[in-house]
Amino acid sequence: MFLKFKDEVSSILSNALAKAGYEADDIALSESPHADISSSVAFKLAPKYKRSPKQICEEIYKHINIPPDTYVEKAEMTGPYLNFFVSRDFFNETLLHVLLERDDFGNLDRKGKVILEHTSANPDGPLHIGHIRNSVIGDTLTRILKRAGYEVETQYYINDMGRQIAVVVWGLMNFKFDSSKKTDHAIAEVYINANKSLVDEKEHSPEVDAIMKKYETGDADTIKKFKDAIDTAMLGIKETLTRMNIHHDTFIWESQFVRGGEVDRIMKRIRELDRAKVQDGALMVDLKDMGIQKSLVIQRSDGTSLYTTRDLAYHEWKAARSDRMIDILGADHKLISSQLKAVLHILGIPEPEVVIFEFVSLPEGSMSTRRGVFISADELLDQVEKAAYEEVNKKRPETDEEFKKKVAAFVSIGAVRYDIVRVSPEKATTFDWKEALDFEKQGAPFIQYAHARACSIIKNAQDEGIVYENYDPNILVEEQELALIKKLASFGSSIDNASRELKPNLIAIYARELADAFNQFYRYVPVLSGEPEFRAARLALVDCSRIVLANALDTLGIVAPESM
RNA sequence: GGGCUCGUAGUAUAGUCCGGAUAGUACAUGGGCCUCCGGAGCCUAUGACCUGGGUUCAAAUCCCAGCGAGCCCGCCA
Repeated sequence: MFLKFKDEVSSILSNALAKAGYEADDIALSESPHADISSSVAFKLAPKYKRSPKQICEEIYKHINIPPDTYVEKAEMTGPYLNFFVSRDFFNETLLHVLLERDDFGNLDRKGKVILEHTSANPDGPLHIGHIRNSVIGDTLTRILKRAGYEVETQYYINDMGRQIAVVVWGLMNFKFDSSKKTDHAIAEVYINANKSLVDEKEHSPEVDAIMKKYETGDADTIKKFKDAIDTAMLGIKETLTRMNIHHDTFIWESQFVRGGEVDRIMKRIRELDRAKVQDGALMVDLKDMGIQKSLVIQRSDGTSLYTTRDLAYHEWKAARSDRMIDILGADHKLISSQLKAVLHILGIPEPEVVIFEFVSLPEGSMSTRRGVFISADELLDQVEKAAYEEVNKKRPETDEEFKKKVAAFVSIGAVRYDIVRVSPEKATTFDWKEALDFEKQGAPFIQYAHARACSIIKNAQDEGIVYENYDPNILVEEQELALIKKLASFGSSIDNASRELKPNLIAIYARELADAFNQFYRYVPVLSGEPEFRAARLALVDCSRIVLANALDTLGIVAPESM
């Protein structure tokens, strides 16, 4: 709705500019506290036409002609600014559209197939609190892109050819596997022990090398060992992801590109490039002209491939199966991903869009699965769930055990997801238990609560036999009502921005602002307890709020509860 | 040493790409608000753009130089 309003303003303003004899490549529209949308074009034109912004603004203003049947009510001139305001139709039709489109309200109609890769943590232990920043950003972006209209396939790239997996396999042959533990945690224990042992007793290192070699050459017994180890770890990882409401459509094993010949083919293509050089028997590409000083090694002197080479093959494969590729990667992949993009570019293969997120560290420093220094996602979720349970127990002591557990589960998942997604990916964060367990913050529970409150009002209305089928939207004129409707109307615009800029935190902000607007409306405007003539329209507004709150929460992968 | 990213109230952050009208929000701190649809709520006060230059009619935003933090710079992944 807001997008349509913006388009209308845009064409009205462009026409006025043309009639006034001005040419502007940017009409400088922006949201503003002074209007529903405002323009500062006059400033932009001032130097070019050597007149004061105020003077220019007046001339444009004189030529503004607002056609009937638009969402634009009026334009005003305030100093050198042009302010535009929405019309009554805008409010009325927003409600109409929400009630008509329901779950689909806010969806856009972009087209195309997107392959989005996220999480892709090495299967050598459980996901930790750094990994799930990747998962939550990736999953939320997936939901945003789906609402924007794209067909999205999510992929988890399993690095099964790395040394760390060979260490796990070696560890499983030499250390006890604790089957009483969750499988990924048991794998981590073996991995940590194996690493310790490999540091202390260097003579075992060749055994790991031998295992790796056997896997690469396709030894059937070794392949089985790798598969078992990885499946064991992935079982636990998937369990954690499912708990967090995160799903991957496909799991791609790195080794498939070696065995399938794609890696050899891409190495051959690179070898034929002018910029390729062989140094000490290793194949390298020079990327200096692309702003990257370091040459990239494509093939080892012993003829085997490297991680990056296999990743190149993977991306070539993805490019053939999608219109758009998006990778969610940690900050440690900045250089490698720009090298990857550069090589793909040289080869004429479409490049992925890379979303980089900065590290989550512990107060004592960075995390490491290998050293056993990390807080697992499971531990975080368990602790938060426990705190959430205590909270429900305090606030709803009269409810039964099953209810409390259910609420604790969705509140904790919501709190963790929201806490991660609300911060821009480019900010590095330090994990803090006290903060993670604090429910006083205006986070997911706040939004879920607003939704539950809306549901409660609707339920009360049903019990009292109040319906809104023939509501008159024109009587919604209170400041809080109008502010709330405007917020509802802008959901699509938030999806548009978030999907365009790949910024999931915009939806987190939107959801919070919507809950805010709803709470203020609730506080000031009586729905069922007010004058009967207002009931129907206000009830309709509550239902619309409920729908859009649910849509926003769904986009964040958070449960929208009827009661909590 | 080189490269990339970040620096906004006591704390956590939005805004920065694309410069514009009183820098938005939460927690914490101080005041208020339930005979009333769910108080996990609402209202209100205090408080911030790392430093120094530059560009501009206008800088949190762009440029340069510092300072501080994180990440990367391996024939690892």
